[in-house]
Amino acid sequence: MAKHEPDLSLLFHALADPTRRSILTRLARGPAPVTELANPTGLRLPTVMRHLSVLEAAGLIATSKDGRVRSCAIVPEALAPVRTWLDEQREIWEGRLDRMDEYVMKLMEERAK
Amino acid sequence: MAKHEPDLSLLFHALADPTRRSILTRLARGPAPVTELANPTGLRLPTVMRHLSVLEAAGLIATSKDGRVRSCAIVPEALAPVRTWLDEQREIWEGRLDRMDEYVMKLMEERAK
DNA sequence: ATGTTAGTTAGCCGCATGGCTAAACATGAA
DNA sequence: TTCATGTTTAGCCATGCGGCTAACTAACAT
Repeated sequence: MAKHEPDLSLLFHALADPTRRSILTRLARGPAPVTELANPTGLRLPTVMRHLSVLEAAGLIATSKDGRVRSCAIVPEALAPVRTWLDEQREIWEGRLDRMDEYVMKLMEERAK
Repeated sequence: MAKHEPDLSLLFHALADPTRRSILTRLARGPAPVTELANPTGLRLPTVMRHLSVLEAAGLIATSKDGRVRSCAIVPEALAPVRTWLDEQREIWEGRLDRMDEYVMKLMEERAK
């Protein structure tokens, strides 16, 4: 399925990992350098680096280097497409419920005749 | 990172694939048998089956067999944890903004002395 | 009973992912 | 300059993923 929203796939994939989610949650409280992010994970730095680049590729975080320390910060708008997708999904589903209501109504009218 | 929410990982991972998302969108309009779901994807049945089991494992769809045809239906509540996580995330972020406001206020008070 | 249709299972293939170590940079401190 | 610190790069390994074919089962239709 060649799809038009690679963003969504990147986003969902980035969010699918507990380590990455915990990094995000940590970052939601404020920017932090790489090593500080690595500490609570118990993982080695290169591993954490890769998680960070996945997050950055998905647009969920932004990083900048000051001296020799790289600071990471969350990009809160990045979650918008996810939210939008969820809303669309719910809308379609509710549309379906509405149509089901109509259908039931029609049935009841039929029966009332 | 041993995490306490395997659901979230399963959910996000299930949603990370365009084929699976399109199947979900299709199902949001009403239940459908496997072959009907497979048709628009251009993929072989076993492949689609695997996608379906990923979706089912994540609790996003439910299936039932009637005769020799298996009908798949969406489970709309399944997206709730995702929505909840997004909301929590946003809350933390906004909390951070609030604290930043406080901080700025404090700074201004200091300066006013 | 025989064929057709709808799923299912088994197993192969290539690539991506998530972990690691070891070695290389780059910068700030002594 | 030399050393310590904070990444960064390269490369290895096992596992998992997404695609396939081929072969098997389970209903329904003739």
